[in-house]
Amino acid sequence: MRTRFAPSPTGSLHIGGLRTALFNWLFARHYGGTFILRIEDTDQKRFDPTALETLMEALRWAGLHWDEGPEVGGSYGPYVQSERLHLYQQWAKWLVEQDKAYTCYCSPERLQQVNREKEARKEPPGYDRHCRNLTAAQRAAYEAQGIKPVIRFKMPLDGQTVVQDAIRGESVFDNATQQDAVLLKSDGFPTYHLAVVVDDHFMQISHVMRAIEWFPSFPLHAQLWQAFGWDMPVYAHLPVILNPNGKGKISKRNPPKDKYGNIIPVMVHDYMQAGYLPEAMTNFLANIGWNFGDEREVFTMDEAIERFDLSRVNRASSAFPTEKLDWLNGEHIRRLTPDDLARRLKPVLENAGFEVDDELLRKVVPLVQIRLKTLNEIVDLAGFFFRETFVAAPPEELVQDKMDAAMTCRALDRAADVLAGLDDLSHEAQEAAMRGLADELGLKPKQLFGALRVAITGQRVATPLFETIAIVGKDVALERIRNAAQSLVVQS
RNA sequence: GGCCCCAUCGUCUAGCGGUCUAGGAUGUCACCCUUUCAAGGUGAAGACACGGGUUCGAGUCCCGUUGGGGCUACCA
Repeated sequence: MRTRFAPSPTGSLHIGGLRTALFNWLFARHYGGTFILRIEDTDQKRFDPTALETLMEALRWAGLHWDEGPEVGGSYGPYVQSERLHLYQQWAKWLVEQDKAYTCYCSPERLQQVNREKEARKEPPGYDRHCRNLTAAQRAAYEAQGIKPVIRFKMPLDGQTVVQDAIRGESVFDNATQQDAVLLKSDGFPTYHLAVVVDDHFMQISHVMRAIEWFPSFPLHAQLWQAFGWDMPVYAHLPVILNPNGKGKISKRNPPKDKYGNIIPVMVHDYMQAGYLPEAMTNFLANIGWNFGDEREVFTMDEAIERFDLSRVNRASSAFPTEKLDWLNGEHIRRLTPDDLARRLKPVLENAGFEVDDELLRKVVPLVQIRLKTLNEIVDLAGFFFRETFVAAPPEELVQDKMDAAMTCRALDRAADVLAGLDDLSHEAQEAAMRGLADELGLKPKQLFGALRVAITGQRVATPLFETIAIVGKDVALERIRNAAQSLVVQS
């Protein structure tokens, strides 16, 4: 089994592209086959020199390592189409010699004109096959004018093309509705149609899994395989991912928005930067259009590899279920070992401008693990641990429900005294002491603990109180509590 | 417009003729737990687009309608 992912390097990798890559990779891994990365850079107008590196970075991040392709090589290379031009030119020429393709000298202007006229007559647009039956003399005349021709395929004029898709079954197309597609452009570069068939053949691809956008050109490709006389691989057209509201396929040109109006990113790099785990991302993508087989939705890629096959791929396209990604990311964060989570959290904190002490981070991780949905959330939740100088909350934040500044001030003072007298900072010891104090002050634990949390962390939502105190240490905690109490005195 | 693809809770999905008074997940809501936020527990609301067939029997097969999507380049 040999599968390939064949993106064109025009920017960062699109989330839908990653899903296509994932399915190809999963399929190859399941059958112990080969996963190939091929770069389709045949559009000179959209060439972006940085795109290839970005694209490979996204694939590597997701763990989709390729067995053949750029950087790793392989015996069917080169794996970059712009380095295979002679092949396409050779086989395009062969088709012309076999009378299965022809040179076309029509200018873009004439093509436009033809379409305008067709539109006026309410006919479907398309090339009028003007050059399909040129005589040798006519061709020579065009050549003499120095016109660089394109090569077009001679699509059968009548009859039908029957195609087989592994997840959709049989489809029939009337050849009369098909076009004489351009195979080789006037700049000598192939179009997708030529390149994909030639490469899939010479790279001995056994299964072509691609997005369903390609389905309309399936009959063309089937005819091309036949014209070359090569054995066709198995084709499987994957459903597309639609916008979260189900309207239109997800794209960066029309950025989708969630129900709150926030833009939902579509590029893999956006998700990398937003603090999503690659294992959550691949798990998430595997659940769109494919089903694990039992009722499990949280699984590892090893588990997915074990079960992956085309029979459980959905035919219908699906909306992008963003809420599930957040949930899955939380699930995978919770499944990480604390050391692993610490390793991944460190760069996030550093990017936020903190200097990270590994020992401190190791202690903080257990406090945040069940609370994070994305890695980035640690900055707001527990960034205070790593700040050089403490940023106190505004005094009014200290005052809890049904309390006033004076009560809060007194409570904090007393709490400082209690804490000062504690040698044991275990959760149990602290809790017993502070509950006793709350009782004595006629406060609910919630009120006292809330005030203390704001005093010590500077925020209302933070890590659990006693564990946090144990980590920052008694001296620091006492100082913050007393300063907080002081701020309330100044205020009143 | 033309050609093609698709159709189960808001969303992702299970279902491959009887076990479906349609299962799971997410999201939403309620309650419990509770020092915040989470996590966890319990529960609730929530779907076979419609119309014809075929069949003893249809969410499951066929046809049509409707709806959605894709394509319609010397882009991929």
